[in-house]
Amino acid sequence: MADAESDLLRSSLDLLVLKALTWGPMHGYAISEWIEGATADTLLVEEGTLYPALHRMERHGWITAEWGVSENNRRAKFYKLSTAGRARFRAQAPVWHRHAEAIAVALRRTSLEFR
Amino acid sequence: MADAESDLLRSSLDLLVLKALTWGPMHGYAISEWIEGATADTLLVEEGTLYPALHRMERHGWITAEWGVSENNRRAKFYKLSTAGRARFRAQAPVWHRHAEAIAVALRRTSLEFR
DNA sequence: TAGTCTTCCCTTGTCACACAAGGGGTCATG
DNA sequence: CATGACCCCTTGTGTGACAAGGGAAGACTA
Repeated sequence: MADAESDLLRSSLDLLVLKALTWGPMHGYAISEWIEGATADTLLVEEGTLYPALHRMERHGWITAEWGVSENNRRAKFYKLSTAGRARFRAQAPVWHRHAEAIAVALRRTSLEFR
Repeated sequence: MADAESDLLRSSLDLLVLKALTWGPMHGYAISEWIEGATADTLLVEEGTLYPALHRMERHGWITAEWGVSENNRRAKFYKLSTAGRARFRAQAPVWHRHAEAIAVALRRTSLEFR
């Protein structure tokens, strides 16, 4: 069954990752924490969803990866926004907002539902 | 590549169909036109997406189908909201709004992106 | 020092579903 | 009687979220 949470994630995960990286380079674990925090725990990103997404985005050339050491002194792969990724974000974010708004308006239209 | 339009559709098609049917029984073709109109042509629903979705929702018991004759004197299958479907809509619509809002807020957070 | 927790990375298998691209039938209109 | 609008459907293909695994290494605790 289509679940509102997982499917909304599907529509916006790439955008959220790109947004996270506009704050600077981040490793995967931190990105998932940022998303949870920024959405007030509304969206939880599974690792089995996030890591493949990062690899996908790297293949698309939107982000670049580099191994480094985390704040907790652990081996971590840091992702950084590429020029293409920044462009992608700037192009797609308004599209997302526009579509989400259109859906929101359609869903709010007054009808017989409350009769 | 993940496309903002198709993926936002994925997150909200069921909800939009349920919403359409709160206006009264409708056949598939009319539902797709309603969605296009209600979203100002922002979302276009392919027939290969809509009809399977209707069958799926029927299986879930959210809508019921009945053959009839359309306004244009053509054979058409009219879908009607069931009690379960109405409940589903009332439960899921707020969830959708809350999650969409959380994502919107996260995406709008001011960061280094404009440096 | 052994055990456990936390942090960090990854993959495989499964299922759902949007879409493209097809097909078909009927009614109205010129 | 041909064309277009209306209305229904399916199959094949690809993508992607998720569950459920696995692993390694630093940090803390008893």
